[in-house]
Amino acid sequence: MSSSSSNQEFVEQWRHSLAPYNLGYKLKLASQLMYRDFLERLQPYGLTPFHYLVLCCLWEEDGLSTSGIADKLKQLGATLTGVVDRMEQRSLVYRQRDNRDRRIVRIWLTDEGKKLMNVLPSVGEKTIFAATQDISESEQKAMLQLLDRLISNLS
Amino acid sequence: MSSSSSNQEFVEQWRHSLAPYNLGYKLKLASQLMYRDFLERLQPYGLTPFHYLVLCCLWEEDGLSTSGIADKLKQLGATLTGVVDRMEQRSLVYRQRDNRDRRIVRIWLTDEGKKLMNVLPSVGEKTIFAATQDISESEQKAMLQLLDRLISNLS
DNA sequence: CTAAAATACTTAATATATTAACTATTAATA
DNA sequence: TATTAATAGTTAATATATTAAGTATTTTAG
Repeated sequence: MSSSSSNQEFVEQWRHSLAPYNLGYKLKLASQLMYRDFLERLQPYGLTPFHYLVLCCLWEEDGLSTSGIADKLKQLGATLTGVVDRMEQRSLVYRQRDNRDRRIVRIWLTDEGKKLMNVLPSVGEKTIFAATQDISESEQKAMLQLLDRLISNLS
Repeated sequence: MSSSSSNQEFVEQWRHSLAPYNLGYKLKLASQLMYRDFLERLQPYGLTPFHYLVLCCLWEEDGLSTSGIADKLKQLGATLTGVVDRMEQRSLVYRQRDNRDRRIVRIWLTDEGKKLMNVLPSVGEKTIFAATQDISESEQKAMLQLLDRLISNLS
Protein backbone atom coordinates (compact mmCIF):
# COMPACT_ATOMS: atom_id res chain seq x y z
CA MET A 1 0.00 0.00 0.00
CA SER A 2 1.77 3.09 -1.23
CA SER A 3 -0.47 5.47 0.71
CA SER A 4 0.28 3.72 3.98
CA SER A 5 4.01 3.66 3.25
CA SER A 6 4.17 7.36 2.38
CA ASN A 7 2.28 7.88 5.59
CA GLN A 8 5.00 6.15 7.52
CA GLU A 9 7.60 8.31 5.82
CA PHE A 10 5.66 11.40 6.79
CA VAL A 11 5.41 10.30 10.41
CA GLU A 12 9.08 9.46 10.58
CA GLN A 13 10.11 12.74 9.04
CA TRP A 14 7.94 14.85 11.32
CA ARG A 15 7.90 12.66 14.41
CA HIS A 16 9.52 15.30 16.61
CA SER A 17 6.66 17.71 16.02
CA LEU A 18 3.75 15.25 15.77
CA ALA A 19 1.49 14.16 18.64
CA PRO A 20 1.79 11.99 20.62
CA TYR A 21 5.58 12.01 20.15
CA ASN A 22 6.44 15.69 20.45
CA LEU A 23 7.61 17.77 23.38
CA GLY A 24 4.51 19.93 23.64
CA TYR A 25 2.14 17.00 23.87
CA LYS A 26 4.31 15.16 26.39
CA LEU A 27 4.50 18.23 28.60
CA LYS A 28 0.76 18.65 28.35
CA LEU A 29 0.12 15.03 29.26
CA ALA A 30 2.63 14.95 32.11
CA SER A 31 1.09 18.10 33.53
CA GLN A 32 -2.40 16.72 33.07
CA LEU A 33 -1.58 13.43 34.80
CA MET A 34 -0.12 15.26 37.78
CA TYR A 35 -3.22 17.45 37.83
CA ARG A 36 -5.51 14.40 37.87
CA ASP A 37 -3.53 12.67 40.60
CA PHE A 38 -3.42 15.77 42.78
CA LEU A 39 -7.08 16.61 42.16
CA GLU A 40 -8.03 13.17 43.46
CA ARG A 41 -5.88 13.57 46.57
CA LEU A 42 -7.47 16.99 47.20
CA GLN A 43 -11.01 15.59 46.90
CA PRO A 44 -11.39 15.05 50.67
CA TYR A 45 -10.69 18.74 51.24
CA GLY A 46 -13.01 20.02 48.52
CA LEU A 47 -10.12 21.82 46.85
CA THR A 48 -8.60 21.98 43.37
CA PRO A 49 -4.93 22.15 42.34
CA PHE A 50 -5.37 25.81 41.44
CA HIS A 51 -6.59 26.59 44.94
CA TYR A 52 -3.35 25.04 46.17
CA LEU A 53 -1.27 27.29 43.88
CA VAL A 54 -2.94 30.39 45.30
CA LEU A 55 -2.63 29.14 48.88
CA CYS A 56 1.11 28.55 48.36
CA CYS A 57 1.52 32.19 47.31
CA LEU A 58 -0.36 33.44 50.36
CA TRP A 59 1.40 31.11 52.80
CA GLU A 60 4.63 32.72 51.63
CA GLU A 61 3.19 36.25 51.73
CA ASP A 62 -0.32 36.93 52.95
CA GLY A 63 -2.28 39.89 51.59
CA LEU A 64 -0.91 39.81 48.06
CA SER A 65 -2.87 41.71 45.43
CA THR A 66 -4.74 39.80 42.76
CA SER A 67 -2.17 40.86 40.19
CA GLY A 68 0.62 39.99 42.64
CA ILE A 69 -0.62 36.42 42.68
CA ALA A 70 -1.15 36.46 38.92
CA ASP A 71 2.44 37.60 38.39
CA LYS A 72 3.88 35.03 40.76
CA LEU A 73 2.01 32.21 39.01
CA LYS A 74 2.22 33.75 35.52
CA GLN A 75 -1.53 33.42 35.19
CA LEU A 76 -3.91 35.99 33.74
CA GLY A 77 -5.85 38.29 36.02
CA ALA A 78 -9.14 37.15 34.50
CA THR A 79 -8.39 33.58 35.57
CA LEU A 80 -7.54 34.66 39.11
CA THR A 81 -10.84 36.50 39.48
CA GLY A 82 -12.81 33.29 39.06
CA VAL A 83 -10.52 31.18 41.20
CA VAL A 84 -10.54 33.69 44.04
CA ASP A 85 -14.34 33.92 43.77
CA ARG A 86 -14.62 30.20 44.43
CA MET A 87 -11.95 30.24 47.13
CA GLU A 88 -13.87 33.01 48.86
CA GLN A 89 -17.09 30.96 48.71
CA ARG A 90 -15.08 28.04 50.09
CA SER A 91 -13.94 30.30 53.00
CA LEU A 92 -10.26 29.87 52.22
CA VAL A 93 -9.58 33.58 51.63
CA TYR A 94 -11.29 36.96 51.66
CA ARG A 95 -10.90 40.11 49.55
CA GLN A 96 -10.12 43.58 50.90
CA ARG A 97 -9.56 46.79 48.93
CA ASP A 98 -6.25 48.54 49.55
CA ASN A 99 -6.93 51.94 51.19
CA ARG A 100 -3.87 53.67 49.74
CA ASP A 101 -4.70 52.55 46.21
CA ARG A 102 -8.36 51.76 45.75
CA ARG A 103 -7.68 49.93 42.47
CA ILE A 104 -5.91 47.13 44.31
CA VAL A 105 -7.75 44.18 45.87
CA ARG A 106 -5.72 42.31 48.47
CA ILE A 107 -6.34 38.62 49.19
CA TRP A 108 -6.03 37.41 52.77
CA LEU A 109 -6.04 33.91 54.24
CA THR A 110 -8.84 32.91 56.58
CA ASP A 111 -8.05 30.72 59.58
CA GLU A 112 -9.01 27.70 57.53
CA GLY A 113 -6.71 28.80 54.74
CA LYS A 114 -3.87 29.20 57.22
CA LYS A 115 -4.40 25.84 58.87
CA LEU A 116 -4.15 24.00 55.55
CA MET A 117 -0.49 25.04 55.48
CA ASN A 118 0.16 22.16 57.90
CA VAL A 119 -1.65 19.62 55.77
CA LEU A 120 -1.56 20.26 52.04
CA PRO A 121 2.17 20.42 51.24
CA SER A 122 2.55 16.79 52.27
CA VAL A 123 -0.43 15.92 50.06
CA GLY A 124 1.25 17.61 47.13
CA GLU A 125 4.41 15.72 47.97
CA LYS A 126 2.57 12.44 47.44
CA THR A 127 1.75 13.34 43.86
CA ILE A 128 5.39 14.27 43.26
CA PHE A 129 6.54 10.98 44.78
CA ALA A 130 4.11 9.03 42.62
CA ALA A 131 5.32 10.84 39.51
CA THR A 132 9.02 10.48 40.25
CA GLN A 133 9.14 7.11 42.00
CA ASP A 134 11.83 5.67 39.71
CA ILE A 135 13.60 8.95 38.92
CA SER A 136 16.79 9.72 40.86
CA GLU A 137 17.41 12.93 42.78
CA SER A 138 19.94 14.16 40.24
CA GLU A 139 17.63 13.39 37.33
CA GLN A 140 14.82 15.27 39.05
CA LYS A 141 17.12 18.24 39.53
CA ALA A 142 18.10 18.07 35.87
CA MET A 143 14.45 18.00 34.86
CA LEU A 144 13.58 21.01 36.99
CA GLN A 145 16.48 22.95 35.51
CA LEU A 146 15.49 22.05 31.96
CA LEU A 147 11.94 23.16 32.71
CA ASP A 148 13.27 26.46 34.07
CA ARG A 149 15.21 27.05 30.87
CA LEU A 150 12.23 26.16 28.70
CA ILE A 151 10.04 28.49 30.76
CA SER A 152 12.50 31.34 30.47
CA ASN A 153 12.82 30.77 26.72
CA LEU A 154 9.10 31.34 26.28
CA SER A 155 8.62 34.08 28.87
CA MET B 1 9.70 39.62 62.86
CA SER B 2 9.20 36.11 64.15
CA SER B 3 6.19 35.39 61.95
CA SER B 4 8.11 36.28 58.81
CA SER B 5 11.09 34.16 59.86
CA SER B 6 9.00 31.09 60.63
CA ASN B 7 7.45 31.66 57.25
CA GLN B 8 10.84 31.42 55.60
CA GLU B 9 11.54 28.21 57.48
CA PHE B 10 8.25 26.81 56.24
CA VAL B 11 8.99 27.75 52.65
CA GLU B 12 12.49 26.26 52.83
CA GLN B 13 11.27 23.03 54.36
CA TRP B 14 8.49 22.53 51.83
CA ARG B 15 9.98 24.26 48.81
CA HIS B 16 9.95 21.09 46.68
CA SER B 17 6.18 20.82 46.96
CA LEU B 18 5.23 24.52 47.02
CA ALA B 19 4.30 26.64 44.01
CA PRO B 20 5.98 28.19 42.11
CA TYR B 21 8.99 25.97 42.90
CA ASN B 22 7.56 22.48 42.59
CA LEU B 23 7.55 20.03 39.71
CA GLY B 24 3.80 20.06 39.12
CA TYR B 25 3.62 23.82 38.78
CA LYS B 26 6.66 23.98 36.50
CA LEU B 27 5.23 21.32 34.22
CA LYS B 28 1.92 23.17 34.14
CA LEU B 29 3.60 26.46 33.28
CA ALA B 30 5.92 24.97 30.66
CA SER B 31 2.97 23.27 29.02
CA GLN B 32 0.92 26.44 29.23
CA LEU B 33 3.64 28.59 27.65
CA MET B 34 4.02 26.16 24.77
CA TYR B 35 0.24 26.19 24.40
CA ARG B 36 0.17 30.01 24.24
CA ASP B 37 3.01 30.17 21.74
CA PHE B 38 1.48 27.53 19.49
CA LEU B 39 -2.02 29.01 19.76
CA GLU B 40 -0.66 32.32 18.49
CA ARG B 41 1.09 30.64 15.57
CA LEU B 42 -2.12 28.78 14.70
CA GLN B 43 -4.21 31.98 14.75
CA PRO B 44 -3.86 32.55 10.96
CA TYR B 45 -5.39 29.12 10.35
CA GLY B 46 -8.25 29.51 12.84
CA LEU B 47 -7.10 26.40 14.70
CA THR B 48 -6.28 25.49 18.29
CA PRO B 49 -3.49 23.24 19.62
CA PHE B 50 -6.06 20.55 20.38
CA HIS B 51 -7.20 20.54 16.76
CA TYR B 52 -3.58 19.87 15.86
CA LEU B 53 -3.39 16.90 18.25
CA VAL B 54 -6.42 15.31 16.62
CA LEU B 55 -5.14 16.05 13.11
CA CYS B 56 -1.83 14.35 13.99
CA CYS B 57 -3.70 11.18 14.96
CA LEU B 58 -5.67 11.19 11.71
CA TRP B 59 -2.69 11.98 9.51
CA GLU B 60 -1.11 8.83 10.89
CA GLU B 61 -4.32 6.78 10.58
CA ASP B 62 -7.45 8.25 9.05
CA GLY B 63 -10.87 7.03 10.15
CA LEU B 64 -10.03 6.40 13.78
CA SER B 65 -12.95 6.07 16.17
CA THR B 66 -13.58 8.78 18.73
CA SER B 67 -12.34 6.51 21.47
CA GLY B 68 -9.35 5.50 19.31
CA ILE B 69 -8.27 9.14 19.27
CA ALA B 70 -9.07 9.52 22.95
CA ASP B 71 -6.87 6.50 23.76
CA LYS B 72 -3.99 7.69 21.60
CA LEU B 73 -4.02 11.12 23.27
CA LYS B 74 -5.05 9.84 26.71
CA GLN B 75 -7.92 12.30 26.73
CA LEU B 76 -11.46 11.64 27.90
CA GLY B 77 -14.17 10.83 25.39
CA ALA B 78 -16.28 13.72 26.64
CA THR B 79 -13.53 16.15 25.75
CA LEU B 80 -13.15 14.69 22.26
CA THR B 81 -16.87 15.09 21.53
CA GLY B 82 -16.64 18.85 21.89
CA VAL B 83 -13.37 19.19 20.03
CA VAL B 84 -14.59 17.08 17.10
CA ASP B 85 -17.83 19.11 17.06
CA ARG B 86 -15.84 22.28 16.49
CA MET B 87 -13.45 20.62 14.02
CA GLU B 88 -16.48 19.45 12.04
CA GLN B 89 -17.89 22.99 11.96
CA ARG B 90 -14.46 24.17 10.86
CA SER B 91 -14.60 21.58 7.99
CA LEU B 92 -11.43 19.80 9.11
CA VAL B 93 -13.10 16.40 9.65
CA TYR B 94 -16.45 14.65 9.37
CA ARG B 95 -18.14 11.91 11.39
CA GLN B 96 -19.42 8.62 10.03
CA ARG B 97 -21.01 5.74 11.96
CA ASP B 98 -19.31 2.37 11.58
CA ASN B 99 -21.67 -0.02 9.79
CA ARG B 100 -20.34 -3.16 11.47
CA ASP B 101 -20.68 -1.66 14.96
CA ARG B 102 -23.21 1.12 15.10
CA ARG B 103 -21.90 2.31 18.46
CA ILE B 104 -18.68 3.49 16.87
CA VAL B 105 -18.30 6.91 15.25
CA ARG B 106 -15.34 7.17 12.88
CA ILE B 107 -13.63 10.49 12.22
CA TRP B 108 -12.35 11.20 8.70
CA LEU B 109 -10.21 13.99 7.33
CA THR B 110 -11.69 16.38 4.78
CA ASP B 111 -9.49 17.59 1.92
CA GLU B 112 -8.70 20.68 3.96
CA GLY B 113 -7.73 18.53 6.94
CA LYS B 114 -5.44 16.47 4.70
CA LYS B 115 -3.77 19.47 3.11
CA LEU B 116 -2.80 20.92 6.48
CA MET B 117 -0.45 17.95 6.84
CA ASN B 118 1.96 19.82 4.57
CA VAL B 119 1.81 23.00 6.60
CA LEU B 120 1.17 22.55 10.31
CA PRO B 121 4.01 20.26 11.42
CA SER B 122 6.54 22.95 10.53
CA VAL B 123 4.46 25.46 12.49
CA GLY B 124 4.56 23.18 15.53
CA GLU B 125 8.29 22.87 15.00
CA LYS B 126 8.66 26.61 15.45
CA THR B 127 7.17 26.46 18.93
CA ILE B 128 9.51 23.60 19.82
CA PHE B 129 12.49 25.54 18.49
CA ALA B 130 11.48 28.61 20.49
CA ALA B 131 11.13 26.54 23.64
CA THR B 132 14.40 24.66 23.24
CA GLN B 133 16.62 27.26 21.60
CA ASP B 134 19.43 26.93 24.15
CA ILE B 135 18.88 23.26 24.99
CA SER B 136 21.17 20.71 23.34
CA GLU B 137 19.94 17.69 21.38
CA SER B 138 21.06 15.30 24.10
CA GLU B 139 19.40 17.35 26.81
CA GLN B 140 16.19 17.41 24.79
CA LYS B 141 16.35 13.65 24.45
CA ALA B 142 16.92 13.32 28.17
CA MET B 143 13.93 15.54 28.89
CA LEU B 144 11.67 13.53 26.58
CA GLN B 145 12.75 10.31 28.26
CA LEU B 146 12.17 11.72 31.73
CA LEU B 147 8.70 12.86 30.66
CA ASP B 148 7.98 9.37 29.31
CA ARG B 149 8.93 7.85 32.65
CA LEU B 150 6.85 10.37 34.58
CA ILE B 151 3.90 9.70 32.29
CA SER B 152 4.21 5.95 32.68
CA ASN B 153 4.48 6.33 36.47
CA LEU B 154 1.10 8.06 36.57
CA SER B 155 -0.66 6.01 33.88
C1' DC C 1 -32.30 -16.86 23.75
C1' DT C 2 -32.71 -13.31 26.96
C1' DA C 3 -31.34 -10.45 30.93
C1' DA C 4 -27.35 -8.23 32.49
C1' DA C 5 -22.98 -6.26 31.65
C1' DA C 6 -19.93 -3.83 28.83
C1' DT C 7 -18.80 -0.49 25.23
C1' DA C 8 -19.14 3.94 22.47
C1' DC C 9 -20.65 8.16 22.51
C1' DT C 10 -23.22 12.38 24.04
C1' DT C 11 -25.00 15.79 27.32
C1' DA C 12 -24.88 18.64 31.39
C1' DA C 13 -22.63 20.87 35.20
C1' DT C 14 -18.56 22.90 36.97
C1' DA C 15 -13.68 24.60 36.83
C1' DT C 16 -9.78 26.23 34.41
C1' DA C 17 -7.73 29.31 30.45
C1' DT C 18 -7.63 32.93 26.82
C1' DT C 19 -9.06 37.18 24.60
C1' DA C 20 -11.55 41.38 24.39
C1' DA C 21 -14.20 44.83 26.29
C1' DC C 22 -15.39 47.51 30.23
C1' DT C 23 -15.26 50.22 35.01
C1' DA C 24 -12.73 52.49 38.51
C1' DT C 25 -8.80 54.57 40.08
C1' DT C 26 -4.24 56.60 39.86
C1' DA C 27 -0.20 58.53 37.38
C1' DA C 28 1.79 61.24 33.75
C1' DT C 29 2.05 65.24 31.00
C1' DA C 30 1.11 69.19 28.33
C1' DT D 1 -4.78 71.58 36.34
C1' DA D 2 -7.20 69.13 32.72
C1' DT D 3 -6.56 65.52 29.72
C1' DT D 4 -4.57 61.46 28.58
C1' DA D 5 -2.44 57.27 29.57
C1' DA D 6 -1.62 53.50 32.51
C1' DT D 7 -2.95 50.19 36.03
C1' DA D 8 -6.12 46.89 38.67
C1' DG D 9 -9.78 44.31 38.44
C1' DT D 10 -14.21 42.29 36.55
C1' DT D 11 -17.31 40.48 33.02
C1' DA D 12 -18.52 38.02 28.85
C1' DA D 13 -17.68 34.77 25.18
C1' DT D 14 -15.39 30.70 23.73
C1' DA D 15 -12.46 26.49 24.25
C1' DT D 16 -10.47 22.97 26.95
C1' DA D 17 -10.93 19.39 31.01
C1' DT D 18 -13.28 16.49 34.56
C1' DT D 19 -17.14 13.93 36.52
C1' DA D 20 -21.59 12.01 36.39
C1' DA D 21 -25.55 10.65 34.11
C1' DG D 22 -27.93 9.12 30.09
C1' DT D 23 -28.79 6.70 25.22
C1' DA D 24 -27.82 3.30 21.85
C1' DT D 25 -25.68 -0.79 20.60
C1' DT D 26 -23.24 -5.06 21.20
C1' DT D 27 -21.39 -8.91 24.13
C1' DT D 28 -21.66 -12.09 27.76
C1' DA D 29 -23.70 -15.45 30.60
C1' DG D 30 -27.10 -17.96 32.67
